[in-house]
Amino acid sequence: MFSKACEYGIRASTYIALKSLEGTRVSLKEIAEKIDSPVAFTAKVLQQLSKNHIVDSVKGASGGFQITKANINQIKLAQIVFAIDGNNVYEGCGLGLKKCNANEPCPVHDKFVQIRSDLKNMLENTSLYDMTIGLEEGLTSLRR
Amino acid sequence: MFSKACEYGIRASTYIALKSLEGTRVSLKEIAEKIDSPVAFTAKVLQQLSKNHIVDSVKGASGGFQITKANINQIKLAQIVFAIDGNNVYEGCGLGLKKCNANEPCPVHDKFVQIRSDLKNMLENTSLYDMTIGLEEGLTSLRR
DNA sequence: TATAAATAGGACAATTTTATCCTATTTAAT
DNA sequence: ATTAAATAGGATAAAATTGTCCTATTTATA
Repeated sequence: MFSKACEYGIRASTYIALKSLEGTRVSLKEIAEKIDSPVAFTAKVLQQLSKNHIVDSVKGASGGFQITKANINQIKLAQIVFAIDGNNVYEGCGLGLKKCNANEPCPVHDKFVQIRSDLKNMLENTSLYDMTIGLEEGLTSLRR
Repeated sequence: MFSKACEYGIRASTYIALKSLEGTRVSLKEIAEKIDSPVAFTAKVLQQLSKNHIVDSVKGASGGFQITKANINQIKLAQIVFAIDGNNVYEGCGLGLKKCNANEPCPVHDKFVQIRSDLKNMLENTSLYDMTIGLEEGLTSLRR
């Protein structure tokens, strides 16, 4: 569904949000440990998220990544997915046609439109804060 | 959503079904032309579909690919997707976790279960025959 | 029986995605 | 000022996916 980069991006952002709610900034190393992802690759993903103003990065000693509380509530999964995978997830044809639309549809166009629309809705209505609920109590997990 | 191989597989199977309904067997070359796919790569995909008894292949002069009328009605997209991409589409965790399930879910487990379930239902309820409806009249397309 | 047309399949190549490594830069703290 | 801890970013490598090429095999037909 999503690229590995995007999966790491969502998990990383969620972990950063969780710790930011507790008021602490987190290092790349800690993030990668907690979401069980390759450190250097995760660094690239975080760079991209930082450029897209989804996470804030602070350089230097005691630096790290954080997300403002306002953004934890405002940023939706859709923005993270778009920043990393673009809008192909929502718009690409299920059968790989370049010009698939209501005028010249593939045989499953309408059905895919429905599925993708549901996915889009879900991603547009799930905030980073929503993602953190359940994590502290161990009801949900970002690794394994 | 699907791999390129899978996209070609669905388009190829659909075209074969369409021609089989007309009673004609089709060659790899014709298939690749009609679905706008790379010939040799499509050959590999068709081999796989043949091994999985989704299409019938006939070797030798005047050979080609075909699907029995019974199978055109019975074979669902889900079987094609499974033959090529496995069940990752249905079962894989949206955030890439290996052990994501109701017991130890990722933060979006339930929401993804819903989306994937809808996708699965759609694929399990769409037959190759369904795919061919609209193609003859040019209402739907397998290329561009 | 020879030939031509077709799929089967192995080997390889190109591309994309994923992942690593190293150096530069920034910044807090000593 | 130095040092250590941290992100930024370029270069490269590894792996997976996508795509190509060539030969073998099969089979209808002349």
